[in-house]
Order: sequence, then C-alpha cells, then structure tokens
Amino acid sequence: MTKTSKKKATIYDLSVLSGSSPSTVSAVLNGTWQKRRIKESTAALIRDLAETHQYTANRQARGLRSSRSGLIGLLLPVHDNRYFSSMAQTFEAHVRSKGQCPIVVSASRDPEEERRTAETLISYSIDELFICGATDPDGVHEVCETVGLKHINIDLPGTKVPSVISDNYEGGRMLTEAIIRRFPADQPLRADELYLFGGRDDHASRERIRGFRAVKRELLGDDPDGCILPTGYAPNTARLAFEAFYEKNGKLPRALFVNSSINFEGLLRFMAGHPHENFADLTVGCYDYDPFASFLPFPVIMIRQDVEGMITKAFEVIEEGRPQPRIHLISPELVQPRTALTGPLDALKDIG
Amino acid sequence: MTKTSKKKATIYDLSVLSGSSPSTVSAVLNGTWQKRRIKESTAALIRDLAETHQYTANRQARGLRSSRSGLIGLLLPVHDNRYFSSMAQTFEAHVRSKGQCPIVVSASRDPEEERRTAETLISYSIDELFICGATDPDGVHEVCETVGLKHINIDLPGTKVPSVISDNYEGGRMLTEAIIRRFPADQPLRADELYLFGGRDDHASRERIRGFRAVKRELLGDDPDGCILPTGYAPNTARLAFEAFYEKNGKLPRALFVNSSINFEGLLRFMAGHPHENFADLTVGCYDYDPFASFLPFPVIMIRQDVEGMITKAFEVIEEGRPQPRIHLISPELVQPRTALTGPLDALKDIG
DNA sequence: CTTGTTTGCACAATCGATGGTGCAAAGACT
DNA sequence: AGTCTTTGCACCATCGATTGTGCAAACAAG
Repeated sequence: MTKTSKKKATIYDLSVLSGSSPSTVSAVLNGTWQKRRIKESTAALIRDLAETHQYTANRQARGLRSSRSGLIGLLLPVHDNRYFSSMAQTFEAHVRSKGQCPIVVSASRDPEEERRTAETLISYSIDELFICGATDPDGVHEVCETVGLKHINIDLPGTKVPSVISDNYEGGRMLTEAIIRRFPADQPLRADELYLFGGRDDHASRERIRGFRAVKRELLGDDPDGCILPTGYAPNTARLAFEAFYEKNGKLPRALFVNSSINFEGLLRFMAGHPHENFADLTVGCYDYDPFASFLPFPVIMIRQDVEGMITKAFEVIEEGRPQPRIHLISPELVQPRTALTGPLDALKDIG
Repeated sequence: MTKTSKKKATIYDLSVLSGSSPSTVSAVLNGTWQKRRIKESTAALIRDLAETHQYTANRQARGLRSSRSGLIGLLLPVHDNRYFSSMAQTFEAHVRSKGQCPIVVSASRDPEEERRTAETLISYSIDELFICGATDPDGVHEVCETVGLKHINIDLPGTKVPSVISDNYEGGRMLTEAIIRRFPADQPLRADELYLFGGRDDHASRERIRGFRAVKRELLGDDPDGCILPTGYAPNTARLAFEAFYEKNGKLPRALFVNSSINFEGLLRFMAGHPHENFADLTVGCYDYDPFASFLPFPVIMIRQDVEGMITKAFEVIEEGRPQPRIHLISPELVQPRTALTGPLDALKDIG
C-alpha cells in the first residue's frame, strides 16, 4: 500500500515521475528505445521506475494501437477429453514459449458455434488462430479470411488453408491389423466378428474406416458393410448402439474398433449394465490413447496421436508466408495393451 | 468479397454510411440508445447497416475505454487431466451463458508462474479471475488485489477471498471407509495394510489424509504414520514410490488410497513393469474420478468431485459484493467400481 | 407570437500505448 | 565563428468505442 494501491501505473504516470515524455517511456519499455536514440541513463531511470511501480503495459491499449493483441487462439471441440486437453496443454506451452498468451476455447463441434467463437476471438484482435477438430473448418476460414487473420487447421482438415492432421488411414490400418493379429491361428478372427463403432461423417472417421476396411479385406478376405456403425461422438448414442447390438445378438462382437475414447466411454456405460464376465474375451482397439483404458481387464490396443508433433508442425507451417492449403500427415503410434505412456504433464517440474 | 474484404467495419464506417454520428452508432449497437433518446427508425437503419456489413465491435477499443474486457479468466494447474479439463468445460459453459468470453490458462502448480500468469491476464483487463488449484492462492490474490480485480479460489483455498472447495475431509473419510468395507469380515483389512500414496503438503491433501487417518483409527483401531507416502503430484515420483515399496516388501499393500488420478497414473506405470497377476487382489481407492479407471481389473473405488457444483457456487459467491473470505465446502460423491458416469460432454448435442 | 419543454442527436474528451515527425542542443568540421 | 551532423527527446495524431454535455428543431402551453 506504499503507493497507488488501486490503479495500475501507466506510461503517463511514469512520464511525470521520470520527467520524460510518454512516448519516451513507451519506447523504453517496449524495447524500441535504441531505435529512438534514447540515452542509456534515461532508459535506466525509466526501467527503474517501472520496476518499483510494478508497471505492466495495458495490452488492450497496445493492441488497439498496433492491431495485434499477443493472443493466440485455439479452437477446440471440447475440453474434457484426454486428446483435446493434451492439445490445449501442448499448445499452451508453445505459445508461452513465444512470449504470447494462449486463449483456448471450445465450440462443441457445432459449425455455427465455431464461427461465432471465431468472431469473438477476432473481436479481441487475436494474432493467429489454430482450428482444431472443427466440424466446419472452411466456415471458420471464411470468418478469418475476411479480416486477414492467419489460421491453420489441426486434426480435421479444411480445403482453404494448410491442415496438420493425424494419418488416420495409416492409423486405422495399424489398429485393425493389431486387433486381428491378437487372435491365435487356431481361432482366427472372422471378418464378421470385427466391428467398428463410433465416429461420424468427418474426414478422420472416413479415413479410419477406409483403413479398417482395407486391412479387413487384406487379412480376413472380406469386409461386410454391416460391420461399420457410425454413432456420432456422444457417449450415449454409442452406448445405445452397443445395447442394440447386444439385444439382437446376445453378445458383443469378438473384436471392436472403437473410433474414439469418447465412444469408448459409451462402451463402458453399456458394460456397467452387464456382468463383467460377459466381456472377458473381448478385444478392443481404440483410436485414441488413455492410460487407464489401456489397463482394462480385456486387451485394449490403442492409437496415440502425436499431439506434440502436430502442434509443432502447425506452428512451423503457420509461420510460413503464404502456405499452400495442403494436408500434412502426422503418424500416430500404436500402443499395446497395459502401457502407461508419459505425456505433457511429465515435462512439468513437481515441487512436491 | 462484395465489400471491404480486408478490414473490419467500425462505428465510423457505419457513421458515414448512415449519416449519423459515431456516438449514435455506438449507442445503437451497444444497447444504450433508448437512454440516449435515439429514434427507433434511426436505430433500425444503423442495425441494418451493421448487419449487412458484419459489424462487430472491437473489444480492445471498448475494453480500453470502459476498462472492462468481457473476458473472465480461469487459472488452472494443468489442462490434461479429467478433473481440470472438466473444470474448464464447465467454466466455459457458465461464462458463455453470461455472454462473456472464457480464457483458460494453466500455470503448472508453480507459484511464480501463477503470479505471472495472473499479471498477464490482468494486462488484458479481464473482469474476473477464478483461481483453481493454485499452489499459492494468496500470492495470486496480492496481484489481483492491487488492481481491484474480483477473484475467487476453487479447489484449493486461500485466506484472503472466498474459496469454494471439495469437502476433502469428508471425501477422504468416505473413500477410506469404502475401501475398508470392501473386505469381508473373515479376512478384514489390517491398519498396516492400507496405504495412502500421492499428494503433497497442500490443503486438499492434508484434509484427505486427516479423513483417512480418522477413519482408520475408528474402523481399524490404528493409524501407523508409515502408511502415508506423499509423493507430490508427478506420475513418475508416484511410480518410484510404488517401485520402492515393492522392492522392499515384495508386494504392494493390500489396499491403496491414491490421492489423485495423476498419481494413479504413476501406479499404472509401476504395474506396466510387473505381471498382471500380482495385483489381482489389490483394492484401490482414488480421489478423483475417471471412467476408464473405474473399470480396471481390480476394484477401484473413486471420488468424483462435484465440478458443476463448485463452479456454480463460485459464480454465486463472486457476484456477491464484498464476500467474506470463508470456505465453501462442496460434497464430493463416492463412485463404486465399474461405474460410468455422465459428464459435461453429455450436455452437448451431437450432430452425428 | 413568445416562452418553456421535450426530442433527437452531434461534439469532443477519454482510455493507454505507438510511431512518424520535428526540433533544440551538443558536437564535429572547416 | 559559422555551418553541418548527430544526439536525444517532445509533440501529436491515431487505434475504435464510450459517455458527459450541449444545442437546435419540434412541439406544447399560454
């Protein structure tokens, strides 16, 4: 409480205290003072005052003037999911290391909401926007384009700007093959015993399904249409699909390709209503990685998407001048059952 | 591309187009026009122009003038964890419904980083700050206090402003009791067979430990000090603790109270290196809920903290004028093994 | 027709930082 | 001593919206 306890110091305050003009103070504190030939001693004085008065620049004012805000946005479908929250965590680290401020917002996979959210971010003059898992990336693109905002797609591709996405076809192949190979030669999996649940008509699902079908044909010789059940991404619609299958067939398929961890939660909900033992010999492949899921009582093979790789690539690409709208594929990783991988959290120090 | 493709329309543009003054345009578009006695027809004309030119206010300018930004901040330890990402998801929904913009940032449980992050958010003139799981809430408080920023603590309490936290003592008791009661009368759990792993010297851990010890004394008649092993929150330090215990005793304790899902990941890492069968009769209680963890091959009893309840309460409290720095306890919920609960995602529509 | 009131809006200062431009004082040079 | 350069900084417009104030025109009252 030694001084002005309630209001933040401005360059005008420091200007009075230092006897210099506001522009001099500004130049000193934003680093352009050499260019403006400010004396070292003047600069030192001002830096000193800034320190003792805890000056920090008002970013709204700076942003208004310079039409840049220092904010970098990440548009996510949802937060509470390991995949997307890893995105957020990794993104944040990258943005912070560039000395900017991350702003992470979700838009619920709703195209309308996606555009509105982008508009909102734009009204804060964000400097760049990373569009992750958007249902309508090109819709968001329109919004960004009209104001000249740099942007890039992640996870789901658009057609107007570069996209950095998982190699879902390859991942789908890897996962399908790994599932099939778990079955011994004397009790091989039949083509009609391996089902794919979840996902919807988006690029990622389509590619995974393409990989799934290709490998089934190659290894199992057949690929019945009925084995593909896109349920959307909501856990409960997935649960209902499992419920319906079980109702009709008295059991689950011998092996499942589950399209995402959120869909996998639908499987859990289904299982909660049925005795444990019914699923003792089920084999599951899940396109997403979750450490706990990896240790479930039946074999769970997972795909871990390379979040760090995607974010890193996305930052590289967005820095390029006028990049082509091409798609950059990042290879995912197959994770065998009972595997506990490290994640972004391990990079943090723990001051236990 | 019909019009000004590159720059956003401002009130000055609309002012020229409509033949009114900028202040009139401003008043019409921010809703204060009745107070300023603007004719309905004038207002209609301006609204119309705004619509066709896709006008949206520059929030930096507005914020600069009104020293409010429409941003509400949430300071988190980390993103990629179900508990905190649920916080983010729930927080976002609340903020959005108030017509404001959420800004969620993590600070890695580092007191220094927490303060710096708060400073940064303040430089954007955020309107309120929710401090969640901060290692040093009172440090962040100082920062907020000097600029008169409304703030509140969640998950970990501070002493200067109200805090909304889980009832960790009660939760610790519930979980401990549930663990103990899982053992049959003929093979009861002994006091030296139930260990607590994880957490550190923060309010939440202390309260949970207090509940743990109280119930052990009440039900098991004893409470050996050696059964408490705070390992910090990093998964790997927890893993090492399990490793060390196993090394020394040739097995894990019969029952574990694991302080958080992040610590639980440490247990998984430990398990990955050992044969499955070694843990067939392990009983685990975990203070956090994760649907996949709930279905692991050994009984896992979990505590789900009431994230929705905490956020709701926090918004209530922060709206009050000068609230007392008291602690509001929100009861958590005990979750039996093999339970798949719904979460914030279920509130979203899925346009599958 | 004059005075008083209401209606409808324009004007201008302001928020805090930025950056182009101008200009006095100090130093260099002939 | 007079001219030219360099140094060191102040001045001021600007970004876009908000808001207190003032004032003409329209209308009402007497």
